[in-house]
Amino acid sequence: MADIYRALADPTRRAILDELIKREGQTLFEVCGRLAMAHGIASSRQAVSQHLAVLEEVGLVRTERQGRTKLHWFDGSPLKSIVSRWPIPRGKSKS
Amino acid sequence: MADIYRALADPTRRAILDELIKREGQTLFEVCGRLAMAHGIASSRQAVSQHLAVLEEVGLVRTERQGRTKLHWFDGSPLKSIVSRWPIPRGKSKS
DNA sequence: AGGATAGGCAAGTCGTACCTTGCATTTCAA
DNA sequence: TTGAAATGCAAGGTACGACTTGCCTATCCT
Repeated sequence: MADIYRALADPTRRAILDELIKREGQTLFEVCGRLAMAHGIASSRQAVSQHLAVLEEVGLVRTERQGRTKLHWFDGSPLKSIVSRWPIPRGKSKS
Repeated sequence: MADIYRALADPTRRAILDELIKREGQTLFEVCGRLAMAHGIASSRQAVSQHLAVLEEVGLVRTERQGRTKLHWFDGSPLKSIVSRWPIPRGKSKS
């Protein structure tokens, strides 16, 4: 894979990005819990771990190890390639 | 499906959007030819037709029938939902 | 009318993304 | 040092997306 568009194609991964924005530096377990709370997504720990790995691979998530935990941050820089590729009209999105 | 993120996940569909920007109101056969010329993509007519259907379903492509041909236009409006969902830093994209 | 052109529809195949299962690794705490 | 907590790794299963194949419909031209 290794493609920002494919990374964004999964709804669970998009929800993960949403949660990482609400609170920075979350651990894997924190993300799991918040997914269940705010989105009703009951993904297993391994599933979320793999999603985070995909997001990290394309640069949408940056990580830092602290002891036995791993903290995750959202990084929107890769999204710039989407914005610059196609013309986007101004104004509010209708949805 | 019916999801702009899934629609953008396919490289061929992204190339189709690129070509529709270069020249507006293209027919199915024009898109096929330009994909082969500019991107080296040798997709069959049916494959391109299905891709266009997906893009139209999510609003990234608008169409208009003219006799026995069907013309296609790019519409970037749905992309606004991506921009407004996550914070995107300013500046040029690194890639 | 008849052929040719442009496109649509539907069933089937195949690859792969997503998830699970099980176990291994690293770190902290008593 | 022993157990528990947080995460990593790898193989297997399953479902869905992308493509093909075959045939059908609609429109234009002579």
